[in-house]
Amino acid sequence: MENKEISQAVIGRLPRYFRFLGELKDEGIERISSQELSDIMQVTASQIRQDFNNFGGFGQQGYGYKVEYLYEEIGKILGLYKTHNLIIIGAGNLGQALANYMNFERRGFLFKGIFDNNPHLLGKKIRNMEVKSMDEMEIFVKENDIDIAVLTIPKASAAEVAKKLSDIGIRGIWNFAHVDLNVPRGIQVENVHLSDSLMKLAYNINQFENGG
Amino acid sequence: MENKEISQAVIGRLPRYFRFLGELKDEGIERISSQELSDIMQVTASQIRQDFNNFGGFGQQGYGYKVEYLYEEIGKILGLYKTHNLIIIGAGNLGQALANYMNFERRGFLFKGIFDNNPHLLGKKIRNMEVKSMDEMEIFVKENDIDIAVLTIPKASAAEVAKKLSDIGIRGIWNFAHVDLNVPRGIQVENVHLSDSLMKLAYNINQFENGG
DNA sequence: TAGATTGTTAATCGATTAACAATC
DNA sequence: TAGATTGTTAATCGATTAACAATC
Repeated sequence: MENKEISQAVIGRLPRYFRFLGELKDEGIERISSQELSDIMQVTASQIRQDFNNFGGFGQQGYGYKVEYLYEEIGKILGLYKTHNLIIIGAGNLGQALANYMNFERRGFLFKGIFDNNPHLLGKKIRNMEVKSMDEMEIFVKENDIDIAVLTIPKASAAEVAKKLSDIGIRGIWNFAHVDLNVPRGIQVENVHLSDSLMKLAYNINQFENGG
Repeated sequence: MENKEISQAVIGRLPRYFRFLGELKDEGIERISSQELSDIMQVTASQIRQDFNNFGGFGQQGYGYKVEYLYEEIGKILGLYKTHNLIIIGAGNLGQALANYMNFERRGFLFKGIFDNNPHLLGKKIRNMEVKSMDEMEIFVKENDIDIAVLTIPKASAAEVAKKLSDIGIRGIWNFAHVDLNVPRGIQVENVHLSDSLMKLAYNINQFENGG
């Protein structure tokens, strides 16, 4: 069942399920039907059942789903019970913010280091971690078993850094640089293109105002 | 032609077209065919032509598209030649980073103010702008013709703040808080759920490693 | 004019929703 | 057992791709 390819549309919905189920769990709710979840989440009950069934049966006919069980299963599917060691590349505003922000830690994403080439930043402490030179990256990645790199560098250098990261065996890149990265198959890239997101918002505002 | 509803799938691709066309323009390339663009962007030529034709004909048969013209038309569609006044709500790590980051300015998104309720932050200068109390928000929004609010506050207070923003006439919310906001129809919400994005990355890494 | 390439219609594919039999 | 609700198949819808006539 792990082996049929799950569409990215489904994967994209899993974190949201996970979030709502976590909240239900915290409220002490033990069971929920697809219809009740549908009402809360504003998606069809049918879609909920289809989505869950991509991974095998999590529910019980005539009863519904056990919230805590479902929550944990989705967490497992998302790989949240494994730890991922990550480094941040680019210690500018965004890189620093993400380093400090990190309540990703409790989801198993461990902040291990931050790198930059700007000499003014070298040695600066960010969340008890000194900014290191990018020359040290290769050895650091290998010695610390880093599997995720967060790219918060300007687009000009992103391709080159991504290439280097691929070569030294990183598994995933969380890319905030505003370029499409070309990496070998097997290295996962997740893009966060903030300005694209803001443009979409602008479009929808204008569209609504001009009689959309 | 402005009036048929364009799907969000299409809208979501516009910023990427805009980016590639901007690069082509900077390289001095004057014309391009859908096939050439297809090769560069890794989407089908058919999709490119369909997408553009949602907005009327930008090309010329037998010739292709004029890069600069197309670039500007897409910019217009996205509303990038109007200015949008924005405020940031929440002067934590992320809020400060976005305030400083702002090379959104050149796309017409003007940073006008930053708000927080944390007394330690009040009055602190961020990019030459003093952090203001959220009590001042209502008057500020009205006096400064603010149409976009960037929410970088904890999820606990996000719903309440979103409600207040709706009431005082904001047009769009760029939401970094990890909740689904319920706002009246007519107020646009664009979500950036960073932890969801990171979870997707984790899924794809694990999936690949476990023989996906 | 001939060649190229768009704009647009038709075909296909995939994702969502509806329906219902299986079963707790 | 009867009622409820899943798991799953079938129907629908929408988005993508292919094909080609229009036309520069």
